[in-house]
Amino acid sequence: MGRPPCCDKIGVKKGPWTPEEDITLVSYIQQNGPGNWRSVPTNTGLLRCSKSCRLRWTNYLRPGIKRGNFTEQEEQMIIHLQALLGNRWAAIASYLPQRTDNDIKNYWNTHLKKKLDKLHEDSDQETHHHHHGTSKGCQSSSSSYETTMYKGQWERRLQTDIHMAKQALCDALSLDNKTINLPVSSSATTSGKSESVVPSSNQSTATYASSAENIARLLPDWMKCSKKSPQTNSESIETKQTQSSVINQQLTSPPSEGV
DNA sequence: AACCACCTCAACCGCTCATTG
DNA sequence: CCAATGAGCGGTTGAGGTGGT
Repeated sequence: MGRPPCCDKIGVKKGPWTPEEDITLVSYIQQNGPGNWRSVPTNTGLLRCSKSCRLRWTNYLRPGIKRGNFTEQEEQMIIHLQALLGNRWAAIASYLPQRTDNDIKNYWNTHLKKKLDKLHEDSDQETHHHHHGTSKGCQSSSSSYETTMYKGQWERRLQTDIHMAKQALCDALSLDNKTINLPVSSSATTSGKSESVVPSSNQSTATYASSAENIARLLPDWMKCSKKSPQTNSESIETKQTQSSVINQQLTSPPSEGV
């Protein structure tokens, strides 16, 4: 509604974040919790717009983020969920708590899309003379999905798909226990309009450790020491123990996106 | 070693949705 | 109920990295 972009302000910095800015942002969020992004630049003195701060936090500094090296299971999950939900990356990301919507989106655009295109080309050639009645696992057919199926059928199908996605994720978790580092904060969704990521007092130390770890990971030369903090280790152990139940909850009662 | 083409991903932009007064 | 504002989402961009010639 005709609101000027917040980033049009003079003196607002753009481009890559510096380590100092990261630290400032993380320590502010440790004290105040995420949210009320509008006030973050003012209160921290960061020359960034609120959007930029939020994005930096959710996509990069937020605790529990796993970067790169998508597993086969994660890949399958993404493909499956994309077919199911379309390009609703935030919704998809809510099923992969360690991944950000941006990360998933990037991975889809750079890897999976090409991969699937190639697969479809191959299968098209093979099944060229067959009719394409069943929309089996076809990512581009989600719209025909909806238009050609009765609602009840579609919902039943969705339930089945969610169940399969759940299975796939559970498999992935059991295979990747060693590397997985789930967010400690209650909200697994990076986005989702119902975001309420205020850490409890018990969580805040773990949250801090994870954030520091994130920064340290980015800046190996800069913060090598804090990376080895024992807090981080115990946090990841705890996290591993609870991750399955967290995922189960999320999949059993999918986020508001539920179709 | 230098150049070029391609790839990746962090960050930005513009839009919509939600909330508030 | 409506307008203003804040927050979140998805598409897109471009700087930096990497591999090939």
